[in-house]
Amino acid sequence: MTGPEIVVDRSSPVPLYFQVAEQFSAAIQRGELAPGDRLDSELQLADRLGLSRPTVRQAIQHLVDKGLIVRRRGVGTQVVRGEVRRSVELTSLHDDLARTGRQPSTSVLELATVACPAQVAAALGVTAGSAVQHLRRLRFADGEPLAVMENWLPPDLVRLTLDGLQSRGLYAILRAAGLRVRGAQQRIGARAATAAEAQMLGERRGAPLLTMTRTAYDDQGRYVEHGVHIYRASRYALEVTVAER
Amino acid sequence: MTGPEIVVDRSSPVPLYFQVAEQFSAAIQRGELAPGDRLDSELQLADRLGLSRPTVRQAIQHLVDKGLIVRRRGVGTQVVRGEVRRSVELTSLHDDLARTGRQPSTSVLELATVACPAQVAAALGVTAGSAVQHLRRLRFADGEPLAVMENWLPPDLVRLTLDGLQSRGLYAILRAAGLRVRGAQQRIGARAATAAEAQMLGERRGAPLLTMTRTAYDDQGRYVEHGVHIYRASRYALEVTVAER
DNA sequence: ACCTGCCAGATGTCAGGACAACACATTGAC
DNA sequence: GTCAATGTGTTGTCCTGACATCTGGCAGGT
Repeated sequence: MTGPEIVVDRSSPVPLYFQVAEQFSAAIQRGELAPGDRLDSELQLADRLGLSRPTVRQAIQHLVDKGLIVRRRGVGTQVVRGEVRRSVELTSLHDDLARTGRQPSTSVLELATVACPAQVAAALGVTAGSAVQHLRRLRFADGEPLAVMENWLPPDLVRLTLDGLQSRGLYAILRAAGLRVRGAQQRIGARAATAAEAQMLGERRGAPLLTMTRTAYDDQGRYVEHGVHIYRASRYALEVTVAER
Repeated sequence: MTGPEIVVDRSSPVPLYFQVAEQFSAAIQRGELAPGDRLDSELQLADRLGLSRPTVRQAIQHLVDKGLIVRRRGVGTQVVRGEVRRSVELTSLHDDLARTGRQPSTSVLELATVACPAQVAAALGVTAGSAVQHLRRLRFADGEPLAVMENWLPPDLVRLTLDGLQSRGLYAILRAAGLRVRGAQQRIGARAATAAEAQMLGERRGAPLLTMTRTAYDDQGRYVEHGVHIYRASRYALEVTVAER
């Protein structure tokens, strides 16, 4: 029970705990650490890696939060049984598709500054009727229509361009503008397609659609984006992993 | 900027960091700490509460994970703007409804030990055809049908009774049996109702349904439950909050 | 054979200190 | 007036050390 070979580079700017977490994560994905396997104890790991116990603990906590491993007091730490699936976390649809090998593309239907609707104003924390950027996109995967997305953003946060939206996706633009999205509240539901939606998405009227409304905040606690997304239920599902502390 | 009054009880078995986190959380929910407000610095808090900085940090981290507050290096800690919504986390539908003031009830359609279907076997990590407990329930909220849930559990983990399922809910039974559910992988989608489903749920055939398949694991990393849930989209939606570390 | 108490080993909690990295405001030079 | 350098305060990371609490196995007595 010595576990995978893990080396830390103290000259790297990457935090030590993160280096350790990444290498354990990789070992689990590679199957080197099989489901049910026990990890070395925190003290053993600290000794072997030349790190302190708090640092090792921080690394392990990171993996627990990701749902990869489980801790039991008095017993030890084990790899979660069953295959590992990665959740969407805070990635955009663009990144999500690219990761699963599908070709994303986007058609921007609308991009303008408008008066903020009351419902959006409440979510974004601005006064109704104030100016906000409004955005409506039809998203494709491998050339097939997949989703209609409508987004509202406060003005002056970032300058959206048609070009950038088509090639990079909204979240990449936000990141490039120095905005760090830290979290979001999401509401996921379903409803039947209207005639207009059905035509855009290539479904029949009344076809089931997966809906998600999301309000995302950045590292200043500001709400930076409110989105209403509609996915073809026949082509898309959301994956979420939940882990308690 | 002294913040809410927070007192810690060192004689309590509740961890200090948890006491602090709970009281901050309560102050935010009460509105005593308004969105955008800054918290005292970690050092000030540690000094005021008579705690060490790591303990205060742990408390704050807990709130960041819950999506209540946001930290910025070099600047400080702020309450997230916008109203706070709590996510479902790992609660059962039973608890979820009770919390929002709706009366849950359950009709158990099936409760038996069966040979494990191949698809479920893969999720639970058992061999196909082996004995598993199978469970099918129709759930109501305030007397109206809301969802059909089908669950599979490994045998010998817990003894399910009709009585317990109707009065307490599955997750309460698991907890009472000493099983500590720590995390789950969920897949959320939508599809149209079949004729049989529509009749059970009081919807029309083809009506949109919200679907969720969930595989939950306990603190030993064992998969303890696999569920396929079907909700009336007209009456139910899932809420999820995501927060990055 | 069974039960009880003890013990080793593991994670959980907490303290106190140190330095690094970063953001922002202020000050100073040009 | 503008811009760069500096200083202050904050969170991020990492260390050492200690004790608490829980689990599971073992030894011993019944």
